[in-house]
Amino acid sequence: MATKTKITIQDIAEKLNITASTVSRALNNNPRISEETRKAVLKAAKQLNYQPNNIAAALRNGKSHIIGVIVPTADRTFFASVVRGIEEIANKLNYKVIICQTYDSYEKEVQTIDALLSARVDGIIASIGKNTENFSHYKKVLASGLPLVLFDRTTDQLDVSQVGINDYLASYKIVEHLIKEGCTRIAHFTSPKKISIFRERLRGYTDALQDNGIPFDENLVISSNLQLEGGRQSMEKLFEAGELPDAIFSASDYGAMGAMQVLKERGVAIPDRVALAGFSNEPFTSFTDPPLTTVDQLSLTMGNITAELFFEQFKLKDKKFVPQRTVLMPEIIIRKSSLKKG
Amino acid sequence: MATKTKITIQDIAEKLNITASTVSRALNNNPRISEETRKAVLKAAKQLNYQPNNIAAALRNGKSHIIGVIVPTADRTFFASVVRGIEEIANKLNYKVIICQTYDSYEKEVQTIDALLSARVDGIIASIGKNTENFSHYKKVLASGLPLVLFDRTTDQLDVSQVGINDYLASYKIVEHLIKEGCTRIAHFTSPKKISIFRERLRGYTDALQDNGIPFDENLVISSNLQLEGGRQSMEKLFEAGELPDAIFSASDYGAMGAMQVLKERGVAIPDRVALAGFSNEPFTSFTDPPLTTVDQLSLTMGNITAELFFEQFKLKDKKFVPQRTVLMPEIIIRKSSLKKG
DNA sequence: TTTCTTTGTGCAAACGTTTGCATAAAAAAT
DNA sequence: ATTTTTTATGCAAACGTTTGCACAAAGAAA
Repeated sequence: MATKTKITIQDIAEKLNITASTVSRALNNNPRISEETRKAVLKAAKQLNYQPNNIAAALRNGKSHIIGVIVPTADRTFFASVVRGIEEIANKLNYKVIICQTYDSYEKEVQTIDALLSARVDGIIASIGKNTENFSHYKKVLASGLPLVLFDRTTDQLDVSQVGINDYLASYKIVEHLIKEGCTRIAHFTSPKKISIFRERLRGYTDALQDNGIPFDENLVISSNLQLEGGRQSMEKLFEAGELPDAIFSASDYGAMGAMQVLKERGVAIPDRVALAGFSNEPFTSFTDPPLTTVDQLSLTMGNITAELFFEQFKLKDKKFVPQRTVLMPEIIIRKSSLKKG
Repeated sequence: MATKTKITIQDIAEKLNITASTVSRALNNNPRISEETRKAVLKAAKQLNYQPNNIAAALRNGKSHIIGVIVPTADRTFFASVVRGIEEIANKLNYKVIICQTYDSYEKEVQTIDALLSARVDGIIASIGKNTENFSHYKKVLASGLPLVLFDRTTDQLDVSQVGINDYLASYKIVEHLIKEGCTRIAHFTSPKKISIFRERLRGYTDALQDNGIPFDENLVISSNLQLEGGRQSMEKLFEAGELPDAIFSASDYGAMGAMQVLKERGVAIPDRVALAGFSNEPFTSFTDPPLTTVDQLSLTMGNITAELFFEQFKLKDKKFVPQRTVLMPEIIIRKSSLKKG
């Protein structure tokens, strides 16, 4: 029962008194093989418990049938969900996915790309780390001719296909909604990082204010890491600064959650005294009290589209493709945390 | 600048008028190579923009330096976190990780294992799918001599190392806590699946009742898929059944959340009328209102330990190792949802 | 000086596939 | 019956490493 030694197509060939070439062709459904032989090969393969060696095939073909996916962290719902979306498509096309986490470390990102190139993945799908400002490692990927597609955390500095959501518009709509609810002093939690998504959200915020005749107050824009703790600190800063705003729009749900905690601890009514909105539709947002208004980023869809874009480009092999930018329109999810008017 | 054609160690060798063997040895820090040559090789490699081909090395060595990780789903915090724990250790040892999701489908699990075997991973770490009751695909892994370690969703039917938490004791402690809070009619949400974790949690529940002189009432044990919807349905069933219990202990946080929603919708006070406890310490549990009592599964630690166990076994190569079962003692996290006595 | 070690490198085979080219046998066309 | 086409298979090289064995050169020991 226990496989003595690894079975190869040679073993199958010997057993049937044919050659490895024939076995290979039979297994790969090459039409030049007679039905009879094919059947025999399949049968022998099963009997001998043959397990194909993709490594050997990959070496010969120059294709590993593996694609590398780089994310800052896989234990954040958004990324996990995008990854799932990517995997769905990839698996359908018989590709496997190596998932690598950078933990937002630039060095790890560089190393990861190197490792993936050495692993001879057939292409890379990535979301750029927060701290990445130099893109030469990504250029290396392009130089080696591998397809590269970015999602969510994208950049203008690379001429590649990318998929993102319209952060600007989502942000604009959230702020507009807050204004319609009667808010006039709206604070914004943002990140100091040079990622376009945060810049875009900030832009949507300022534009919405401006278009509605509300003066921009830079004291209401607070930078932090946008994690729970960052949100708490930002909120504390607002308390220290004196008069509270009547709404807070955080560029991340965790930031909003931090604010919610501090507000509750200090007995400030949400949304009556301060309305609250986040960004990302993390699963917990529907479970908070009050439930948190936020933006759904269509993560699964984003994964699907990213993968589709990737494989499209993949088919074209050579440089004949033009990088494509897909922008999804995210969905505003309005919940109690921002509904001042009942 | 653009890499004309793939650079190999042959190219480096030619450039330096030495052979590929020497280059290979130099790159692998083989002590039989002179410092001089090594330096020259390293320099030339950098100059030529050499990228090692792990596939070729893997073929030759019979080691891919990749391990397969199988989880039901990667977008559940618990699994994502375990995976991260695994990756931390693996990366440190220069291994990459292929993450595969089975979506709790038995067929997908079988296919995945086959794919990983073909990909010639150096070993597999897995958490068994909910619907898996036949383990021959895992036996295939063992037969092929690859190290296999299971975590969380384990089974007695395989003689392999496994890491889990003491579900029994955690469950026992939660129920004990509820009893101390004065609860006497405690319902339990469980799963019909044959996974040991749910059986263990049920056992902890019944034992705790018994040890405290509370009669077991089978009508208070409700089976569902333990997702949010399952929790809601189970709760509805309790309502239909007549008198409400004074506490509910769900074997999953989502199930507890479903119950919480229905209870709130029906205006039942938590915890005053019905106390509530879940299992897993999903991130949202600290954000609910009231915050949910639950069990922390030490997911990151579990990932670390699982990986360590794996590599330990890995080092031993042959069959000389004895499967090891590690049981972590999870932490009970008591929050407001179960505190009847203020 | 001769013999024995040590050091650094080369040779060639191997890992398990895939595939272009060649070819024998069978079938079809003449 | 001969030529042409089709069909099914074999041969051998290639993918890019690694490594056991051999061996020349240099140094140490005799």
